[in-house]
Amino acid sequence: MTFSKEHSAGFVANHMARLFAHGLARRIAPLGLAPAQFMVLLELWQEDGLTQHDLVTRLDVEQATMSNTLRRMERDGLIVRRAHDHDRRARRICLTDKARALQAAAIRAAQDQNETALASLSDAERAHLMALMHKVVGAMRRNWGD
Amino acid sequence: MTFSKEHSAGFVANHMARLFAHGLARRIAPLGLAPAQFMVLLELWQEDGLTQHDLVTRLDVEQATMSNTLRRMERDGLIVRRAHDHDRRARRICLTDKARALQAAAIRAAQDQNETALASLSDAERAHLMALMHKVVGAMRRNWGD
DNA sequence: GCATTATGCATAGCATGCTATCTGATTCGC
DNA sequence: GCGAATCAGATAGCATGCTATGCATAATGC
Repeated sequence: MTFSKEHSAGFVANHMARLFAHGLARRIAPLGLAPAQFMVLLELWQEDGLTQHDLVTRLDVEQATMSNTLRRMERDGLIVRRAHDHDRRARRICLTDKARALQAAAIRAAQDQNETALASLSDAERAHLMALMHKVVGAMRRNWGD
Repeated sequence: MTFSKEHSAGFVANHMARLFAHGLARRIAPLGLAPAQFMVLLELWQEDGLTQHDLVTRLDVEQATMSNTLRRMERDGLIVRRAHDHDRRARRICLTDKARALQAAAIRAAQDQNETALASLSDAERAHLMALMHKVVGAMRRNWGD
């Protein structure tokens, strides 16, 4: 029955992610954004007019989660949904001017948060941390049904 | 405007934590437990009769979050609340037999999840990852008001 | 000793994540 | 070409996290 939360990767990962989310939330709240909305905007700033399914695939969240996030973003005037050319089931998610105007400030806020979090790490340590986290993510995504 | 989510520590940390939580949730669901409840049990298995405030401090979540988690745990018969000896505001959170009986299986499930996640990492890499994550957690906790 | 302040906890309201299930549109198999 | 399977999306219901508030009890300060 030896289980120390401090030595549990899952526990520490959860703690770290909560602190990241909290820091980002605080920084982008003045822009009227929440963390999940920022992630959606990151994709749309790169390529506008994606479908909900595209966003689900790129951000690796469940479709229902994305549906709810998009509903809040539409409510807040960050996106509009337009008809899809070839598929009447799907809709293209399009940025509003308001959302486009937030890009620079929001990205600055996120970079700020990352910088604060990683301040005590050398460049080599940062690279190593990223590589290890990607490896762990890869292992868990591969072992989906296990 | 160069911001790649794959190179953002916060994004990858969030993704990793979601995968950890999902894997743990799947493994402990048969025991009737959810991840946050498991974390509370970890503390109570170590020291029964803690107050809500003790748990808030040890698990670093907000008091309101803990209050809600404990309400669900009481509903599910995992804990009971007893009067505190010296402070009539506080209540001691005590394990039920049901909760005590889950310890071995739940800890096994969590170790299983950690093992799956870290399978592709050497012992040295695991140690390094833990050290780096602790460092990042420490930096963000110190920079509370920043 | 009594008013002020601090502490322990509960509740309301919200965002984000999940599973399960439903509808409507498209595609496949025959 | 038509029924079955699949796919895009919405919705319901729940757990976990947060902030902001309110209430009751303790502790402090004068």
